[in-house]
Amino acid sequence: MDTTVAKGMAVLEALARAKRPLRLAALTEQLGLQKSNVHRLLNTFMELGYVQQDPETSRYFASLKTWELGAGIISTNSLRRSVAPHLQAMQEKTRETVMLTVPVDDEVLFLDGAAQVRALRYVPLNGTRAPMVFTAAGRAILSRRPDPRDAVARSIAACPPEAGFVLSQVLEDLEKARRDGYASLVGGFTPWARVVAVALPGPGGAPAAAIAISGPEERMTGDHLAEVLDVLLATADEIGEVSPT
Amino acid sequence: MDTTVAKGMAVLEALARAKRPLRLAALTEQLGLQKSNVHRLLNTFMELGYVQQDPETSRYFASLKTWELGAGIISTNSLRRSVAPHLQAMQEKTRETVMLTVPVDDEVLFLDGAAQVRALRYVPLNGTRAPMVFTAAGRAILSRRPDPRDAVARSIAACPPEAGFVLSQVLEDLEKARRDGYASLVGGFTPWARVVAVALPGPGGAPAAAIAISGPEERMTGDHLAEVLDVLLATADEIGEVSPT
DNA sequence: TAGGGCGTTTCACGATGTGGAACAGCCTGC
DNA sequence: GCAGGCTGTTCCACATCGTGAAACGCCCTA
Repeated sequence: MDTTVAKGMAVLEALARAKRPLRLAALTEQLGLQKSNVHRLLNTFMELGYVQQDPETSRYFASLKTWELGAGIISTNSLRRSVAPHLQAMQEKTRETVMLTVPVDDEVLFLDGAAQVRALRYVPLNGTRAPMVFTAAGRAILSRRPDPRDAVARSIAACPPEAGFVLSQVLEDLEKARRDGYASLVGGFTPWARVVAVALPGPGGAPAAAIAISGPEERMTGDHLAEVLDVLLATADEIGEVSPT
Repeated sequence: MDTTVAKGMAVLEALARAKRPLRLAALTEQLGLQKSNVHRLLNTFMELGYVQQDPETSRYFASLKTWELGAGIISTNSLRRSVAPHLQAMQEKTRETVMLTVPVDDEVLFLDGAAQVRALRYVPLNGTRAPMVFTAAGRAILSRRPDPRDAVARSIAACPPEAGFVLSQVLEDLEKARRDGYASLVGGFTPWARVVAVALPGPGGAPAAAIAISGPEERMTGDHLAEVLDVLLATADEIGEVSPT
């Protein structure tokens, strides 16, 4: 284990997570490292081009080169590439916000999305994570797993307590989702929306991803909701089996 | 300078650039490092979750966690966020492929794009770079710089020789672009297309980015081209001044 | 069965990263 | 206006940690 590399990646992660440039002191405290150590790591990353320093405030921030790293990966990601056209078509048919997610150790990771251009509250979630039971997509995936109890319990613990999730209730919801063939959730990760989601099976049949459609709660009812569900399920059928990675 | 970190980032970069999982031997050769050194770095990255190993072929590849790093940065990138709606609108009006690029040391970096869903030859370029004079966007930017000669010369040297660019000719092209207010290029980075581009001024007035529209050469003529140019220039006007980073 | 290529492991060496401490610049608030 | 506490930055003796040559064991090919 190269500890220097681990420390370096911790620094990069902290900078990437932060919305604004960070002070050296903030970084050292957050990471529990030595001031001079963080300073030297930052200088190394600056030489390599991954980090820049605001000359006025002397605060540090991750540069676009850090973004390039990941962009190369996602552009060759076969799951995203194969699903993207279907996402776009779903968006056009329903005029709602659509998303593609994959499960990553008890969480869902938002891979891609599409939304109405003039959507009021669209925040691109690509690259963010959420506890599985906190999202419809995660629930769709869990509902397809043989024995989700442990994962559900861990996932509930990772949700904010205000969500008020209870194990027995969530397990019931998952049972319903399994029967219905889709999961539906209001007031989770996107509080203002009702989100419906379906899992996409992987090579072995186990759920490897999920597609979801979200809209304002008041709009996602009656005929419109029925139509949205039709499009969602039909698209999942069209996509069929996906390969992860 | 933390050499261990530098070596580590070189490994990550190589994996991210590669379209497919790489063998250990290929990495060591490509990077000119010791076999055991690369191996230990890879193991470190695997423990951190940035790299995974195909259990069958024992080849290594960068995981989605590497993508998450950069995704956090681009989601807060103010340039991209402010221009994205304009890009989308341009795409809908022209039905062609549109792009947003920024200059990064003698190259242009593709930040964002939008294309027709059923576009035949759409390759998402986000995160890739190209020599400035090899793209219309780069030429639009260069044409707004006070004395681009040196940058142009360096940039020509970075282009594939088959392109056949000559300094005097390119400088003339730039002069024309400066007069017209937009750059136009056929047979550059996207060989099948004609691309037209405008620079977006930054805080000081110096060009800080460029927007571009590209389409098949045979379609980008006459009335349609005139319309595309109208949309392009009007959008640049709407966007006005942008702030880099 | 012998050979070569591969990923992996080992280990003694010493280069390299470490972190405490001291420095210098800036602002804040007595 | 001066003292004090923040910064970010630099320095350096120490020993930790990464280094790389070599050896290992595996799988495939000849």
